[in-house]
Amino acid sequence: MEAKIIKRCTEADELFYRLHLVSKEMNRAFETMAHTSLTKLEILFHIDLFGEMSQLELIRRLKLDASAVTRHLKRMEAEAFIQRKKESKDRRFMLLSLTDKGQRELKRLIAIKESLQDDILSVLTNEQIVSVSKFIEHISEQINDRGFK
Amino acid sequence: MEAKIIKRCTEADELFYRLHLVSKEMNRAFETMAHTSLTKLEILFHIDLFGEMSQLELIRRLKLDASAVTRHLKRMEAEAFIQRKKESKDRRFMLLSLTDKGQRELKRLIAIKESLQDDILSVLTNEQIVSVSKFIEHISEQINDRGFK
DNA sequence: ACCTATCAATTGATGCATCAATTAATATAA
DNA sequence: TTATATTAATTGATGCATCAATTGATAGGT
Repeated sequence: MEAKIIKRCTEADELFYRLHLVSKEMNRAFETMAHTSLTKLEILFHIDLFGEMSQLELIRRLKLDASAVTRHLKRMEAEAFIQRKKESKDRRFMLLSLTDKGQRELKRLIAIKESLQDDILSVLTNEQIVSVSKFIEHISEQINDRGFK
Repeated sequence: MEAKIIKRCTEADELFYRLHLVSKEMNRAFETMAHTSLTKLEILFHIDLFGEMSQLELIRRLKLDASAVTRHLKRMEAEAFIQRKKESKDRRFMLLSLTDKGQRELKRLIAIKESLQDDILSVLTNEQIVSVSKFIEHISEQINDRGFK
């Protein structure tokens, strides 16, 4: 019992920093291959998946800061991957949609992500992946339920 | 079998982005509590643990960019948490050591990290933590073995 | 109708990371 | 020994995220 606790502390001790590292490495790997960030893929993906949506909705889905989203979108609009127009019923909202170029870019990025995913996850069993997935969700909930003010 | 593959893809699909999110959340949680970054804790921790060391060694241990380390250290030196002096045998190397203030800061930060860790991980079994730990290591290896140039 | 609340989006300031180029010190080869 | 390589650290430019403050549009109370 005591041993278990000690072992566990050992395992856990660097867990957070390693999580942080692996997240960086993963992003960097994707960026090296795709010449764009994982976040942009997520943005394209969500706009495509859920159709015309406001920035606010995107922010909530991606759990990303509003200003970060604004900046990404402005750039992606300038690069003609997306279109933005004000909603006529409530002109505070910006409605987002993919252009054809955006669709093609999304396909390209998904292919890259999938190949990376296959390389990395192919060795693992479904059970392992599910368990890690649950772990991540758990941490996420714990942190958010703590309600840091 | 087919179902398993489909399930697995579903689980894996957002795994990378969720990993990225959870890493951000974790860092933010720590920063909110400690008013300093997890990286600074790691720096203090490694200098303390391995005694007087060069920046290069620190960079390798932390897997952090050299310039990021330089900037952290300069700031931490200015705040009197660490001391830096050139190695006399080879004046290219900067030798690092903790000051008393740095020691105290390290203790403070470790306490915060441990409380955060306890809150988040206490629900999990040792086996779960070990398995996640292995998963992270595996991803890390896979990515680094790919050798992106 | 008008003042005020609120809300979505934006802008500005800042922190932390990266890469590329530079500086300073040492090692190596002619 | 002197010119050249390499090496550790630094500086500069940039990307992506955050928070705080602001702008522009709408809703609600009087």
